[in-house]
Amino acid sequence: MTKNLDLFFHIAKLDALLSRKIPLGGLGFSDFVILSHLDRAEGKKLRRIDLAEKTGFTPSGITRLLLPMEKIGLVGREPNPTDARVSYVTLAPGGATLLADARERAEFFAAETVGVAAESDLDRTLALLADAGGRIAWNA
Amino acid sequence: MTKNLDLFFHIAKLDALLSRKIPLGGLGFSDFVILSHLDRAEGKKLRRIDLAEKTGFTPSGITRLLLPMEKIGLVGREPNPTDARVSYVTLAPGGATLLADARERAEFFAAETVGVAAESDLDRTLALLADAGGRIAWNA
DNA sequence: CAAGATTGACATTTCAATCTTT
DNA sequence: AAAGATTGAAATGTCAATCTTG
Repeated sequence: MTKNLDLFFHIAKLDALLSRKIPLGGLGFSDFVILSHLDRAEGKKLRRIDLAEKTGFTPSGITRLLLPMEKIGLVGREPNPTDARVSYVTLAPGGATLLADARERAEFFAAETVGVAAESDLDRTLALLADAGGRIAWNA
Repeated sequence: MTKNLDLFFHIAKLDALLSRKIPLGGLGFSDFVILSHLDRAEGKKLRRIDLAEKTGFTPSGITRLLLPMEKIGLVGREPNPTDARVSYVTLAPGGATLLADARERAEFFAAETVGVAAESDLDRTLALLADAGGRIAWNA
């Protein structure tokens, strides 16, 4: 079934294009993904390990991406009182502001590129991709 | 429409997972993509600029990716007699051999991860992604 | 020992500038 | 000038090892 591989190729191409072309007002695409996940999380915070699982990045990559974001006040750091191993990442006010602006631009861009598709097709696509992502072991 | 952005997030996550987890027998995912496109091309060769357009990489990235592949004999280089600006990338015998092996592994992996989806859903997904990719300006 | 997080070293890819040919 | 390709410099993210805490 060569269609399965075609799916992979399309994903690779779209990710490359998105990472370079999506207009976010000075925010990187990876940063945008991270802030978006934080914004959706309960309490606007997540463990670093959960952020890695949700985004597909490695824990190491999360640490590296967060470092400059923390430095410029987009995210904060909060310890866990009951388990000193974990440190939460919080959505800082500066991050929320930039995110709001970036999301507006991103929504506009998304409407131009995928907004023309039928909603039922989009639903099926989202379900298929979510399912595929769930079948790829994240760790190990 | 937040679903449009969800699509982007799923794409980013899947690309990250694929790049790290797809088993290709020692071949990198990007190399696999490149060899696959060459294999499908007429005459098993493509201009570098077309390879960039098909994969979503920048022309610069293509040059850099091809350099070690050329060195170990996966791809070859062929000038264009009528236009000295272009140089074709050819699928070399070594590349064809590695590709055949990698494709077998990739197909197996793909069957496990997306092979469970209904074919009609896969078709719609492919159409939607191809369409979206086509709406993102490649150059500029 | 396992889980979460980080670090050093390195691989990958982009950006902006440049070169050559049309 | 525009098109195709390449290069120096830098950003981005991985891998394997390590540290700390449970």
